[in-house]
Amino acid sequence: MADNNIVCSVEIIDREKVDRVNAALPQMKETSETANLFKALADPTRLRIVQALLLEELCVCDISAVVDVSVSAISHQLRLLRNMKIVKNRKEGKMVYYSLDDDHVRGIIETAQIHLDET
Amino acid sequence: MADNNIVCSVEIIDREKVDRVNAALPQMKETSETANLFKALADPTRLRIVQALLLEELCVCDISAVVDVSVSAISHQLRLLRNMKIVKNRKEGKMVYYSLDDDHVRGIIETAQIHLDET
DNA sequence: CTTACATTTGAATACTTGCTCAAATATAAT
DNA sequence: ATTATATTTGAGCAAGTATTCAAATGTAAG
Repeated sequence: MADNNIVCSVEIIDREKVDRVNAALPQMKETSETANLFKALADPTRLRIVQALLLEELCVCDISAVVDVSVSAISHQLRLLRNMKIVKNRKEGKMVYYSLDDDHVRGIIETAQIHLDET
Repeated sequence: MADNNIVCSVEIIDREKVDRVNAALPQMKETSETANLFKALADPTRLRIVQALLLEELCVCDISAVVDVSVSAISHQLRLLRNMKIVKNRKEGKMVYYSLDDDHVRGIIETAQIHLDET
């Protein structure tokens, strides 16, 4: 991004506007975190898992059946969702039950759905 | 997903629950589309572009300055956002001004922000 | 017509990511 | 203890992606 960008920085069209927008934008760190949250929901397998857990608590094997993806792949994705604090788990004997850890996720998904319906 | 999954399909823990969830889940096609929308917002550069356009209409060069990424890279990402109907553009002489094409995006991003603040 | 500038585009590259496979844990049942 | 079942984990591979670079458009100005 270096050179090409410096050229453009010199050639800003409307400096006032750029400064104004820059001042109003959130911190870059905040933007990255938001992007990461979207990234967690940006994969069909993961989104499907979350949509299922939106309805009911499920064990890994049943999630695999619902989403129709191998248990191993599901487990990998569940770890990612766990790290993102989107899902939590509960052990019961040999089995591990997963459920949503956060209820805002529902709102985010529903808003996205509305967007698509109206477009 | 084939073999490993078939094994697990045979070994469903709670068939009733799996059927119930399956019936309530949206169509797979719908899930994919929603995932794609999230994917568009899942990259820091693209999210930053959208956050900037949430505030004001901007030309490509000024977007490049605000986001601090080369004009070329910005242009590539703008095309993607255009294809997703998230942004639209308007020509004025040599310059091209971009703005948001959809207002639901604001809601989606704000909801995500709230999620992160409260976690 | 030539030059300058804003933007777009295609190819190449480096990086990321989702899945599979095999092996490791962990817990319950025989 | 041994076996069976549920889940996790790490390595490796194939596919996807964000950026760069060079070149192509398109438009305005000299």
